[in-house]
Amino acid sequence: MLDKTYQPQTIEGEIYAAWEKADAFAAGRPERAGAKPFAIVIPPPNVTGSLHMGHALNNTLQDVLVRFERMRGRDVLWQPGTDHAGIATQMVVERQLMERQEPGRRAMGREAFIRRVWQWKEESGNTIVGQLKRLGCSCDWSRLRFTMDDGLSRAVRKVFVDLYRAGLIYKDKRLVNWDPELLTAISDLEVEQIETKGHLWHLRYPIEGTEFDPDNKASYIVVATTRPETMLGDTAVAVHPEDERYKSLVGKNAILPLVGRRIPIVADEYSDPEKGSGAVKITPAHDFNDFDVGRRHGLPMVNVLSPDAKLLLDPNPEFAQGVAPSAELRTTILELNGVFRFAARKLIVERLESQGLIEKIEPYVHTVPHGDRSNAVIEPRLTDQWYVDAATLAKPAIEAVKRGRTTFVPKNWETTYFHWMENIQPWCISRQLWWGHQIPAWYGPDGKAFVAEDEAGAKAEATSHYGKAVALTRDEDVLDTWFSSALWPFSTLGWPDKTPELARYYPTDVLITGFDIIFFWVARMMMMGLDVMEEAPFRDVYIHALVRDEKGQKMSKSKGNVIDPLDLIETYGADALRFTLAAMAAQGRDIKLSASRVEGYRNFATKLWNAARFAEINNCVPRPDFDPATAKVTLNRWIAGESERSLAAVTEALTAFRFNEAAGAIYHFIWHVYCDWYLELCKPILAGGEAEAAETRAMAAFVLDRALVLLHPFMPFVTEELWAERASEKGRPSLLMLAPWPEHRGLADAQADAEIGWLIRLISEVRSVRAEMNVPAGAKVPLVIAGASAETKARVARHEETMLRLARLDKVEFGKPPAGAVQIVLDEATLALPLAG
RNA sequence: GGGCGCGUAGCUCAGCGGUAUGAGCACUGCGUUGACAUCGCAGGGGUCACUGGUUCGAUCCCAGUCGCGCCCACCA
Repeated sequence: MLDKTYQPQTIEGEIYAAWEKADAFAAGRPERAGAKPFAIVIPPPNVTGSLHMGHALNNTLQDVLVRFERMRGRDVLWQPGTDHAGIATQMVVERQLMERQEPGRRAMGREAFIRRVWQWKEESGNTIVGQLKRLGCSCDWSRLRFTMDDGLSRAVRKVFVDLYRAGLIYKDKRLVNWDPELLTAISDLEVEQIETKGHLWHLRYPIEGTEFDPDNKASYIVVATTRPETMLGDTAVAVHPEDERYKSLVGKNAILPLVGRRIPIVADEYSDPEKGSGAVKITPAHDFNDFDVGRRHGLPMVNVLSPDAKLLLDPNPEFAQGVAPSAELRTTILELNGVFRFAARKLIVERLESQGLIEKIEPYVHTVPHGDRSNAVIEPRLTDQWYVDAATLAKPAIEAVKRGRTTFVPKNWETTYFHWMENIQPWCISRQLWWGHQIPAWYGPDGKAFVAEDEAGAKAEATSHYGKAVALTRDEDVLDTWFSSALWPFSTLGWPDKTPELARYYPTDVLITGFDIIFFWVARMMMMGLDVMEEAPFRDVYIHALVRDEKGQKMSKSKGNVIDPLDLIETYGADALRFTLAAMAAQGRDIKLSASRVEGYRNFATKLWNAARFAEINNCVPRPDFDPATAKVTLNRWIAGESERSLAAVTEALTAFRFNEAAGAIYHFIWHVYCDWYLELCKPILAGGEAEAAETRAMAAFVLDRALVLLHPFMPFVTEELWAERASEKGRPSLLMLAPWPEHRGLADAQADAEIGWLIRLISEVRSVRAEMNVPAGAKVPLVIAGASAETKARVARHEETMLRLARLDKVEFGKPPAGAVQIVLDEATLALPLAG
């Protein structure tokens, strides 16, 4: 006998254990001949992370799909794994060292530090796996992978070497986004532009050959800048070629204040006459635009910042370019040297001001680049880094989507994808970190790089290059964490080996992920998949929204508005949380989550539980020999048809990734069709003649089973529990998750629909009138039906008992409506309730 | 500067070219004769942001306005 209420906490763990014990999630289960494969790779969560609402949504949707397809007979592989998350993980461990007042990373040395990170990974790396299990995720855990596994690392090295040999990976000296806090280059995607209040300093640069006089405008040219400290690295001033104000100055030189260097005034269309003073200082080593201008004009690049953003000045500045450094200049240099950039800014401004070299200072709002991890202000810096030729790899990736080989759902994300892919910049993949895949490049004594999958390979190449064995040093940098995740769809399947899994499950069917990593991850998987496997890694890409709090704010620890999915699971059960997330996953909209909604769906689980309890009490057990198509009782024919409609609705919606519609359809069917009406209407039949009662018991059980199956992808625990409970007597397979999805049998019956529809409307109408007229519930009233057809009379005869009970009537009669009665028109008949006004 | 999305019940959201049978929560009334008080039944509550247009008909399609959010972009 089932308990009166459903207690998820007491059974979810056991059920999950039973699934694992039965090996129910393994690819190839259940064994069915000729099953079509269906594969999903999980977006690998950070090893050090713990389950947040975004994971809960993402993985619920995947599990719904995976369970659905498994029940539909597909051979499902849901490939799980975790990501090493280079910067994030390194920061976590570094912070931990600091908190424990242990020696820092550099004091520790590279090897010891990496050992430490691995240790941390072993200790807490599988927290998130346990949490995914708590959610009910049916991944094939026997295939769990980690981006720094031996196998995946081998894939990384091989792809790196192959792309290098194909000229698609190269080393280049360019400006990069430099994070002066983490002391590493980062990619464009890891930079956030943040609107900041600052100032615009208008600086006067004296013209060579004139005596600088603040009152003589001809003696200087004004340039505007938001970063005055970079002026030390200026190597030109640019004006627009058409700008009449400055035409006469082009070709002349300015003298760089404080430094004394002679810098040319050049004409370049980059300069915008509308902006600032119309003349712009050019600092090629510290600004992306200036870098281009510098290249066009062959300007020298003067780096004035050390990696940690301190000014770095040569006390014997060659860059003064022939101007002998005066004593004053030397003092200035010594004073500024090694000063942190923002302090230096202040010093430089003061110094310029004292010399009358500042025309004005305006308040100015502009966007300033910040590192997304460190939150430090990024400095463009000229360094040697490794790059992927993304523009070349992007071409087939664009084609694949244009030709419909891969489809985004919702479709409008394709616009975003195309826009980014068509304007893609070289991808900087080297990071000056320790935690990650070390770049497989070794350098000879003269700095020549030898790229190979291992040191022996590099040595062989070096030996043949130099004609003798030489000492090699390995590149110290590691790869961007997204490099290894870009290979995820095939590296997890065993590539570069030709494994059976790779042949069977690649390309995968669908990727489910959030829009925030379309560029970071989806685009890169497309590029790598097409290049390495020559086939796009997935057929569909389903993009879901972000989960926000109930006020629509992004959840963040600092705001304190984080809803922990594990808390909700603890309180309401995993099923309720899953159902909520699926029901709210409408396409193209953020999800504002509130606990009350979860509570509502917990109640839904209870409702279902009690329907099963009703079935149990009334002995409604599934009969293997029962064929619903042979049902004779109108009510039974009706509910069979209704169950077909919900089957079609759920199947169709899930096939089209409309999770909310699917959830809504099964919810409506179970609660508002099966429970509200069928179970109520079948009570008198169960108490009546044996033949009809037996058929009804069988039908009630048949439809309940169907409901459990349809609901299972959303609420796997409660459905499994009820299935097992009901199965115990009959020896059918007890694992609902391996049961087949129902087939459409064409059970709809128009006559039954009409009759039961009529009955439901009649009862509803009478109830409605009673409520409006404030008739006490205990009071029974008569119903008089006028103009009833023979059919109506027959229907009343068949359902009179039900009508009396559910509409609280004391009798039903035919005849003229009494004067003053409330009348309702239902089909051809008029219902009249003689109620005292 | 480009691009995307959103404004529907008190709140959080579905939905849709044909009178909004909308969902959860909240609210009101009635109800514990055994499936279910973690409940049932019924009810109140919506000029579907605004203005034009297309249409027999618009909340839905189109244009514009207002409000809100997000993404991309090197602007001094």
